[in-house]
Amino acid sequence: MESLRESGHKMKQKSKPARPKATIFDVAEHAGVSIKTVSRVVNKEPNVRQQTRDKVLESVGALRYQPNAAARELSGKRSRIIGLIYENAEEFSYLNDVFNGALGICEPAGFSLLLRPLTLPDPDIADRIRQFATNARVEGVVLPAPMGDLPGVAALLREMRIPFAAITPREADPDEINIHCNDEAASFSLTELLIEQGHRAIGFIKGHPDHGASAKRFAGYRRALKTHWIAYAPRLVRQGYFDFDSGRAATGRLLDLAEPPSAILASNDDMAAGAIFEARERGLAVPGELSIAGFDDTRFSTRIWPPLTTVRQPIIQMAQTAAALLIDKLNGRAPAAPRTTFECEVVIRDSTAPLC
Amino acid sequence: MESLRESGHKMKQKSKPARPKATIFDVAEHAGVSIKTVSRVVNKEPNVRQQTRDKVLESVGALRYQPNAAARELSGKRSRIIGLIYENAEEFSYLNDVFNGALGICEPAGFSLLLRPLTLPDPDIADRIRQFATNARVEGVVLPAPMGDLPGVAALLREMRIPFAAITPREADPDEINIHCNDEAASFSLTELLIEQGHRAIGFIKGHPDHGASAKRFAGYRRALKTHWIAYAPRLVRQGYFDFDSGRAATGRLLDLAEPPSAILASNDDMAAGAIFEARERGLAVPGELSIAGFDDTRFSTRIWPPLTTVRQPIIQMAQTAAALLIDKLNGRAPAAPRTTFECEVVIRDSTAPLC
DNA sequence: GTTTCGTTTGACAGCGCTGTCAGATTGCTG
DNA sequence: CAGCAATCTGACAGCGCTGTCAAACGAAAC
Repeated sequence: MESLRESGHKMKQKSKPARPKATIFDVAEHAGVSIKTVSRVVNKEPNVRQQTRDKVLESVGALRYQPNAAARELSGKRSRIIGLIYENAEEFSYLNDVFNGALGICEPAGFSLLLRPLTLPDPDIADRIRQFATNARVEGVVLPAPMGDLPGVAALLREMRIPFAAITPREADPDEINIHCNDEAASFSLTELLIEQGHRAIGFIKGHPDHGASAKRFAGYRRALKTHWIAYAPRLVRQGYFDFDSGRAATGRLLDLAEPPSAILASNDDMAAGAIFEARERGLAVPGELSIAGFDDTRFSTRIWPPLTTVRQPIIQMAQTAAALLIDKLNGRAPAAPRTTFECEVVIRDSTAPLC
Repeated sequence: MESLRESGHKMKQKSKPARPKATIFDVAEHAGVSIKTVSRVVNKEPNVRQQTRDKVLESVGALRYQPNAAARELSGKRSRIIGLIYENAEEFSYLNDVFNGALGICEPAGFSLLLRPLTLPDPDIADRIRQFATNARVEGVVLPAPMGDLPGVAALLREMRIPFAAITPREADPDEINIHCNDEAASFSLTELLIEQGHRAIGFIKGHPDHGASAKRFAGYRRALKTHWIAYAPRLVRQGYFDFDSGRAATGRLLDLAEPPSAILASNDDMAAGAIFEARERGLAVPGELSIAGFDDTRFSTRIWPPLTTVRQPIIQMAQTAAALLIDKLNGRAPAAPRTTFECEVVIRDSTAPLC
């Protein structure tokens, strides 16, 4: 019990005024126990008498002890680092929420979050991810859309035996952590709203084909038409790529039609903004002559004029859940529900109006 | 030379198929040198014969050796982690660029970037930063605006002896890394543009008083007026806070004036968007009846209608420089120019027009 | 009072790397 | 060719923590 620290831990009384950080030895000495017991208490391991636990905790507090992460990792093989691999797209408000949600869970849980932006498409994506995972020694990875949609990414992570949580509508193995929201239902509701407003010719701008959400949103649109006995017209559907310009271009083609739609549903807000822009360029009043709706409720949607009718996803919550489930898994606790669905909410603003 | 690895490093031939990662011992054995020599080569230390160096490098390649970061940190006291403390504001495109710029430099240099969002104002900011720095064991910190403007933050970091690079117009100690752009000059140019377009009554919406950029931008506005012999009218200046709503409100008050301005210069794009929104609500044509200019050239500024005349800062480059100079400092190389100024660029779009 | 078994605690050996310092080698000078 | 400094290389001791395993302890069972 006495010869702790015989190796001269705190010998170095350098000029630096900052007192040397307390180590596990200091705490052990202070509490009158062995370092192993301190380790047990700090790591919330069982089989420590309550009285001992309290004593140690007191010392921890008194010395402001904080475990050294590097030593922990070296010794215990756990880095407590989670990677966040995302597409480095222009639209960022989605990612902002993802960052905040994930960070908010990681920090209190003692995990660090490491960012890894990727520019898609990327032929070397596998190498890059492999390198990231190795270099950054991440224990697990969060995969916000559309990263989780990419077939290779999930497979690679699985092969590397790195647990991951994917935020994506893609169907996944039942034991994989998957967070998504009911894009299809939300799209259905939004389309239904337009139908109830009297619109019959409703244009639809599809999202990027590589994003799982695109198909779901399109499916919701079609189901709504069907439910309301409106014939599906392929000419009213255009391919977009989730960006402003493609939304604008698709809108242009829709408006050039002999019988243009009286409403356009864009698969995301960026494209909806492009639609509004195009309408304005053509002198069309929104929503007077053309109703426009988007998807995502980016910060954006209340900044433009008119404020956008759109669909809000609980991104922050979704990211929180993804991080939480992933951490559970890393900590060896079986996730309660590896596959979690969230509800979207239609937000009605001024860019849509009854057909008159 | 023989008894390397006597401690049985690779004894564990567990069921896991992944081959055990090569350690410095493996490389040493393979190259027929001591681990210390491998360490020297890997860390690019001097005093290794070229021939030896080549031999080691070859083994490193053959075994795909990657140093264990935790061991390095534990032993060498270097974490190779840089913190990025930022205000968790709604406007994110600025941060997107900061992240990308910093990340792009950190990664090739072997550094990780750890995020720490903070919601301002925050009475416990000092504790939070202290905890972040300790827990995350960051070696250095990047401080994008407005973090670098906060008087307490820089002082705290200095006290903790954590090197930092501040992206802020605030005047700093000459040996502190400071990255900024000439806000004042850009504001001057932008104001001058409006004056040249015939505007005389030019409204100005100030930025958040805690942001260093606010004062600079205002100063540029005043200097331009002075240069062109236009009297400064305090009634044309309103306080904003860099957010959409404050921009909108300030614009409302400006337009309520008996003699409203024919142009409004907002200290950032968000407020300019608010100004455009307000103008539209009042049925004022932009730029026909009111010219509006912003600042920052967010992604936003080409999405709204009309596209915004604004000022573009080379954020990515600024963040890159901040990270690069910080890493230089951490690596013991004296930064070339700790205080670096970048040029802004006025981007003329459609929200401003000659007064007719 | 003793045995038994589960609970609590501690000693100690690494984890993979770098810093220190001493020893080996090389290149010059006289 | 000795003598000496400059250059290279290696042995070894940690860095602070966790995993392993054995010892100590305590309560229940005999």
